[in-house]
Amino acid sequence: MRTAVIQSSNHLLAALPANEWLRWQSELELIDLKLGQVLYESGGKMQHVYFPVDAIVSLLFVLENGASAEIAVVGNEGIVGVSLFMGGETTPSRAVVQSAGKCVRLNAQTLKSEFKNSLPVMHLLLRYTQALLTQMTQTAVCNRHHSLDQQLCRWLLLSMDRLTGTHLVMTQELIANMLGVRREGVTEAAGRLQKAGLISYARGKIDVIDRAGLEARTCECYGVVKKEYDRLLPDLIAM
Amino acid sequence: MRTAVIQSSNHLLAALPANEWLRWQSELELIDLKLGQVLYESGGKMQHVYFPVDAIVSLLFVLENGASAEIAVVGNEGIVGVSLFMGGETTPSRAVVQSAGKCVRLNAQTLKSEFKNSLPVMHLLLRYTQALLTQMTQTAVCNRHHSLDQQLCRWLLLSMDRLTGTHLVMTQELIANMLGVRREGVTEAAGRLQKAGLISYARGKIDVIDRAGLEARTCECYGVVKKEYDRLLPDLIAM
DNA sequence: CTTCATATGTTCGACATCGTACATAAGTAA
DNA sequence: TTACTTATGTACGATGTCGAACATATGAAG
Repeated sequence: MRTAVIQSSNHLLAALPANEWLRWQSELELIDLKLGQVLYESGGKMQHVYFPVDAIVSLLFVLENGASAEIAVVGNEGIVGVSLFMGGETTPSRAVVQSAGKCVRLNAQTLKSEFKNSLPVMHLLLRYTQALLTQMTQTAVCNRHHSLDQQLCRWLLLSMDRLTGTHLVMTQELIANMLGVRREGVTEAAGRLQKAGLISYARGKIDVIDRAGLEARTCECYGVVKKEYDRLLPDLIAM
Repeated sequence: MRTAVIQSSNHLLAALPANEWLRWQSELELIDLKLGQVLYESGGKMQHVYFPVDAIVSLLFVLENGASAEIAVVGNEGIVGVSLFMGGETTPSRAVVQSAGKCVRLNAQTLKSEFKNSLPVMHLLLRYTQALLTQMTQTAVCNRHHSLDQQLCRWLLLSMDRLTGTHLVMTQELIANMLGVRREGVTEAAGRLQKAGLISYARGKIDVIDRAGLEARTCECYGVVKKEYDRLLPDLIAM
């Protein structure tokens, strides 16, 4: 039933001490995540936590009127479900698969008890949460002060960092939902980036052509977040 | 040198078990915070953590060009300096006193060792951090989707919840810095609220006249944040 | 009372994004 | 092929905030 899980497939798992890894190993399940799949509904109970392997998960905040905004992305550098060990039981945000792929799943109860009983696990998870927190706050400021063009660049770069290759499957409609803007706005911004030779895209397939160009065009927010991840999780992210 | 600190002066301190309180008591210092005082600079080392008594502290994110935005407020329901036990050592945001008042200070090293060695302390602080996290993410979405009028209402209500009385000392210029907008924008929004009979203000002194009116006018964000604080810290907030 | 710094009020055009409507193009299924 | 769905492109006025300039009012210091 269960597929063997390779420790190095996720940076947090890779950072586990040998003892912990041995205990966890039999509990981990490798599963497939489909594009658009919802891992957590806002306010819902959390049965599992997820360690993305080559999938990317978006943490979305949804308003009453249906409008939404992404507050963070999680790839193979992290874990989806931090609220669980923070003490919430439920999460205030929706977790949606932004890029299909593999993911390792762990039972919520197991993680909670491991968090409580293993100091290395606790420190690792808290340090990751701190980095996640930086991403969230930077997003808040970015929403306030930066242009859609810049935010699109930031979003593309954050996604690229969590993928292998330069290819991304994502319609402009979905990107608009993530960024909390209109689809037309994304069309225009993406058109400008394409005209500038930074990306090429067609019907839900985006290719980053000039990564350095994107970095030059984006706001400082991307760099700040990346730097904080590197600082807090230095041995985990090797890029 | 040291003034005796009353446990009930801060909700987190009040929630400490007797043992912990006894250990902490001699380490706590009651200090005065002045309006505008900076507790942490962005990226700076944290020497202490702070438990506001009747002061309010703003967590601000400052951009390279000097523009800023508030990502959360902390009053006597919380603690300033969560990054410390999350494992960061430094904090990515600036902490500024938004409303002058008393505050209890605790040595950073002491807090870290208490966090590590006392399960109740750890759970309490993590649960608070989870609530703080909700405030931050809701702010991010609010920045994206809601009008300045609504955000000003939200900001006033969050501040009122952390004060006794209906009076607030705060110029429009400072509010503008918090919300990350122009001073003129706040003048206009505040003018509308005053015309509607919800508040009255004059030269840095604001009085809330119709609290229910503010609640009706604000966006859902205020309610969501308040509800999450009540849910996560039910015995701590008695209002 | 006078002077001065601070706080607030008002107006202007500029700009980005919004909401809406509709057009075009690319893939899919019959 | 044809029909249909999905993805993207474009245009329009409306709206909210920005940036800047300037006017007024209040409180404090001399």
